[in-house]
Amino acid sequence: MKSASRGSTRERILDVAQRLVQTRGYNGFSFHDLAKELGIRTASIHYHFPTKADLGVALLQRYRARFRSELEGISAKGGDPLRRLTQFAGLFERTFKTGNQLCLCGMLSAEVATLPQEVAGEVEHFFEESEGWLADALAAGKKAHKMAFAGSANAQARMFLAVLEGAMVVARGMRRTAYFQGVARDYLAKLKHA
Amino acid sequence: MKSASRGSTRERILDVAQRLVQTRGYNGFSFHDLAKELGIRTASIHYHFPTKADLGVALLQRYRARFRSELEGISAKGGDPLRRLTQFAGLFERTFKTGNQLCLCGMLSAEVATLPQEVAGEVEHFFEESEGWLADALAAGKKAHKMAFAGSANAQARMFLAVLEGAMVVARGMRRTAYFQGVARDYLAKLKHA
DNA sequence: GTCTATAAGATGATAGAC
DNA sequence: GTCTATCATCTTATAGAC
Repeated sequence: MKSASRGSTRERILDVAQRLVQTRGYNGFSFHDLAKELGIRTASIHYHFPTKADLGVALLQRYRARFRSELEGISAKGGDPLRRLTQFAGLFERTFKTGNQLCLCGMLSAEVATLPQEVAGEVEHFFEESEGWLADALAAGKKAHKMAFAGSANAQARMFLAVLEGAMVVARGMRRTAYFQGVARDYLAKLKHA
Repeated sequence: MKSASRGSTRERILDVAQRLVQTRGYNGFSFHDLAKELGIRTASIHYHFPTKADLGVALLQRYRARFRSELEGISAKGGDPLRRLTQFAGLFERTFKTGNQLCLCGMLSAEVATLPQEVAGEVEHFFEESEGWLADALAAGKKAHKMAFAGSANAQARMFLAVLEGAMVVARGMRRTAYFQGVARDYLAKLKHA
């Protein structure tokens, strides 16, 4: 039984495509790769997604909707701000632990010069939303004296995002799986005790 | 006059290849792209580099040698540790300011699953050397009470490297050129005043 | 050292049968 | 909705002339 054998064909295509983008990049996989893994023909993939750009856009839209939903879930639980940030980092940690996968948008960001314009726009929105959500949590934490940092909540949100994305990239390049977790935890610890 | 018209053909090939990897990725350019920009034929490129893997290895060896030389230059000037770190960040800033280029190894790190094993090994060494150099500067700065941070110099070096690599990735994805500089400066300021 | 010519395979995509 | 068949183009690479 294949790893992505649940759901509609359309969803299964997106499942495999997402994993391949996160491991090999947008330019690192082909319709043939998808077809082979799914046990179908490339023509069937073109039925669901006429072009690779269509597939890319659909992938990003699903990913962003899911990510937004996860952030809403974290916010809804109403834990303290530091816990919310820890859970945000946990999303990235879970991804990296799954076969050293990068954040989908971190990977696409690197390749942005080669992407269809629509896909690049989705990547941009992902980071804007993430930065906004992080800034809210950081501002709340600072106001409640649960965390301390110099400068604006927005500046700190940008730093946190850079730390998480960068830690994934370097951890992968160094082939040191524990690297990501170490950096993420150090950052959160510093935020608490600063 | 082409942008890379100085030096031997071999060097000019490497110049163009490096820029293309840093902007489009290893899987985002072809021998045809190189040939077109250089005004030669793909067969001529194969004369200098029989395979793309050979080109990749040569590119990384040159890049690492140059980077090591720059780090030695910074160390040789013997400024205080914080200044050394600022200059390290300056190397990355200069790269990003040149057409939003990523760190060569940051880009290749994302694509590591698709790279020839030899190239992946070079990427790994790049990060190991960088981490070591940064840890030395951080340890010296802490000892001299010029900077303050919790935990080991190695942990802090990993964090700094993640910040720089991640800031490049996010800045590119958000198409916000100032993002990188902001994050890098905030990090250095915090190191000083912590 | 660079060229022309060429080739095998990969890639993105379409037409039309079932 | 999936298939076979086919396509033009791109990509990496080689042989041999100049």
